[in-house]
Amino acid sequence: MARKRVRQSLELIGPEENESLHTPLSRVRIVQSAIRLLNESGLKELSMRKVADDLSVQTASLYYHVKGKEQLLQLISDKISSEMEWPDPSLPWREQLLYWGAQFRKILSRYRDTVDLFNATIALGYNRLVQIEKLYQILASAGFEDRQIPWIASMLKNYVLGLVAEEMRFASLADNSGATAEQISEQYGQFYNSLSKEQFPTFIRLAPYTVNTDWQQEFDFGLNVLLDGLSGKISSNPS
Amino acid sequence: MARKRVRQSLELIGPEENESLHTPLSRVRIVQSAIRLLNESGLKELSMRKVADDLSVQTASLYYHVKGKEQLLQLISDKISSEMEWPDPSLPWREQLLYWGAQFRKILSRYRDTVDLFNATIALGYNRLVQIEKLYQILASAGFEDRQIPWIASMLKNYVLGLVAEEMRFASLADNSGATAEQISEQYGQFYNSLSKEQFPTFIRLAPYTVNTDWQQEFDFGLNVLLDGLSGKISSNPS
DNA sequence: TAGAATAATCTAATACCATTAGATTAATTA
DNA sequence: TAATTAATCTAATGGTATTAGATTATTCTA
Repeated sequence: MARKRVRQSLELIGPEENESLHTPLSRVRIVQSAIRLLNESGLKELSMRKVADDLSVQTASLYYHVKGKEQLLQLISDKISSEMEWPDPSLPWREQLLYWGAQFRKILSRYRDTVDLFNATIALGYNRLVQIEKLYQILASAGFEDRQIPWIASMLKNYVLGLVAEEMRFASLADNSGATAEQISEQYGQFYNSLSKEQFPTFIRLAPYTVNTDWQQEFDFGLNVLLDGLSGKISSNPS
Repeated sequence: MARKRVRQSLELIGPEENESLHTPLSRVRIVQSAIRLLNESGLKELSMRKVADDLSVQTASLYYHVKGKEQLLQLISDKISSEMEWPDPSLPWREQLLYWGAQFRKILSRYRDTVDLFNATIALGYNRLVQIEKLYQILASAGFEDRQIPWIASMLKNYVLGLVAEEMRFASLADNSGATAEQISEQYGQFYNSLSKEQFPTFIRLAPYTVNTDWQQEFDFGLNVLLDGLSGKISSNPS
């Protein structure tokens, strides 16, 4: 584990192991390590201790560079946000939003437990604010009412977060139990079928669809429903 | 703290405090206590230890009645789900869904951190399954395609969860810091205004709307957007 | 270049947390 | 009444975040 390092009350004479060869600790390195650990073992497993171990450093040293775990999580979510790519503003608003949605889903899927991460932290980082700003801009230039823009942005964001959450919940179920996605589906299918057909008729009838869904198709369907609903709310028509 | 109880190596002679007067532990009592503590101090503060203390019992005793913390959370979320009231199935589908949404939001708002709770647990409890079944039934009788029904149900659920999450995040910010909602708004307004007007023009322009929103209005707006979008997806027309 | 100041890291402690094994006490059944 | 089972307890394991204060390294200044 390399964590216990004996207190040096006696000094060893000889060539000092040149510790200063180690890259010095820094906020960036901490975030990098945390993201890597996040992807390896998930958010629940991520601890200050493990980050410190990963960097061959005592836990308390992290606190010199980072305020605490909450801030570290903020920094991670902000780093992830920074990977967003943005649609061409000259495109029609609907296309821009489709592109935005696809991109957002993409960066969320790139790392593990990102949805929990985004939900657990308030968007105070620079890149997350940029994300809001740009989304607002798309909506404003589409001609939505100012008052409604934050509402709509929030809906869109929540839609993507919600879908990806379910997508990843399924994936990580498989991952944690060591089973394949098919085995998980099978397992759920059996559970659903064990339910009373009198009490859950519709649920059981639709079980095949819930147990095995095409996420891309589901994502597109929902986003289009949303955009359809939104198109009725445009007053002016600049773009 | 009443937690330390000295091991009885010497026995006191005298009238025994009749411990059997204590109501015996049970799953229901544990869930009750947990819900009360949840409402008092929030999900992050809820621990097996505190539940045990609340019931004047050792922590380990809980494990005789409950598998672990995860199951306890499941039980809580299921208990909350059981409080749902359902719309009259003879109503038009749109009205049914509006009623459903209002009810779902209502029970989520009745307790603290319910959204995190629902997101952290998989719907395996009886009442949560009933909730899905009933929602599916509404959608089926509205004439949506079978394959799309789980998708739509998921959208609707995520919409309500997302909105309530933000609503409560705001409320509990105030609650935790001991400040009033107005003070929090003020604080955020100031933060937003401190941002660069070149980099966040739209965000700053819309700050008044984000800082102080009418949640009921926002909720109705979004739900109607969703229903508008959905109305285009109905093939047959039974209800 | 020596000494002082500051930066960075470490040791050690605090105060939590969930869970489990196995002992002990209470209640019930044969 | 004795044996069995149910319910609770003690005690320990191994984990968590965070902080105070000591220690080591580095940088700056006289």
